[in-house]
Amino acid sequence: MRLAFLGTPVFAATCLAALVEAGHEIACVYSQAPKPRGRGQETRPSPVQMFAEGLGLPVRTPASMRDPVEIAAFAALNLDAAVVVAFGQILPVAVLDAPRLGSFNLHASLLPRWRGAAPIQRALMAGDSETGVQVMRMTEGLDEGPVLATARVPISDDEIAGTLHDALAVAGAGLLARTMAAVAAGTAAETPQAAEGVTYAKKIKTAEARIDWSKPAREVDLMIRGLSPFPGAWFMAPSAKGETRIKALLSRAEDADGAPGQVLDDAGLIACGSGAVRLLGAQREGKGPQGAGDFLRGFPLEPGTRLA
RNA sequence: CGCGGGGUGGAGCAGCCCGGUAGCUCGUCAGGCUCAUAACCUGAAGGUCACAGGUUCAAAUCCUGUCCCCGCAC
Repeated sequence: MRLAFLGTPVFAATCLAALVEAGHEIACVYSQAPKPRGRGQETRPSPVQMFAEGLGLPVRTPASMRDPVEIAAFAALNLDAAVVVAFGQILPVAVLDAPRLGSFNLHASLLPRWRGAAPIQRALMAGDSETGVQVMRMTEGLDEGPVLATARVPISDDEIAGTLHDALAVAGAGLLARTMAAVAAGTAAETPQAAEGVTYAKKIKTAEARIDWSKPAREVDLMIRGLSPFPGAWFMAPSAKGETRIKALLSRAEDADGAPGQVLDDAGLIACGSGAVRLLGAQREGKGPQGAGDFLRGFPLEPGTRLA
């Protein structure tokens, strides 16, 4: 088929790769424009743009797909279908309906649960035992279109957002390729989303990534793993040079009692509102990610210390 | 030039401000002890202190430049 691909992060690049692999003609790739960001304010193209340019595919990075000029250019591509994966912009209906067969989206959750921006992290933070990827037809509402295909992925007790993201990207890329083949063949069936069970995965804000030790250990553990490695759940710990910000990257809930935030042993056991959390991986400012052993050797958390 | 932290034996860190024979924890190897152990004891190996210049009798430490890693903000 003749397709346009709209996406931005690594997750989307993985999907684009699968579509190229499947032999589709990619008429144009759309991605968010490079803008000054990151350390040193350097401008860097998105993963999708870099991947696409590496293959010599045409790339466009319009500031807004609402621009009538862009819409006209998009329509002029004479597409069979458009595929959208984590693009980062809400698309107007004029764009969605421009391709002959319509526009399709790969979403990383079992809809209608976790519609929106951060489905992977939200599923993990909520303690869901499974999640998945789905391909849906795009309609005007946010992630409300009928579903064409589903792949389920279990969430284990030591899962972190990073590993889950990677697993979903692989599953999603394959599912997307198979589904688009079915769409091309005219054999894809569409099922409306259930009216019940709708939840929204709001974007993660830095402020909510701070650990509240007064919460139950289970919640703290889920939050740590759900935000790992990015943006990272964090807390403050006293050190020789004042308070230091520590990111918790991996943990496990355990049974133990103590004042919330209190360090209970010399191996990273920290008391919560109920129960305790064993710190298994962490990162402090200026350092790279470390396992609990390495971290504690360089930054001992003495029993009795109160963390915030 | 957005703000900031860091590059020291295999791993994690201290030392740097107030230059002067490289230290700690862990690991590794050898030996010992123990019914036994990620336990304990003894000993050993292992480092151009990121790189390049400069100052100095002397630089991990002071000055200049370069490379690399990371946190925040975005």
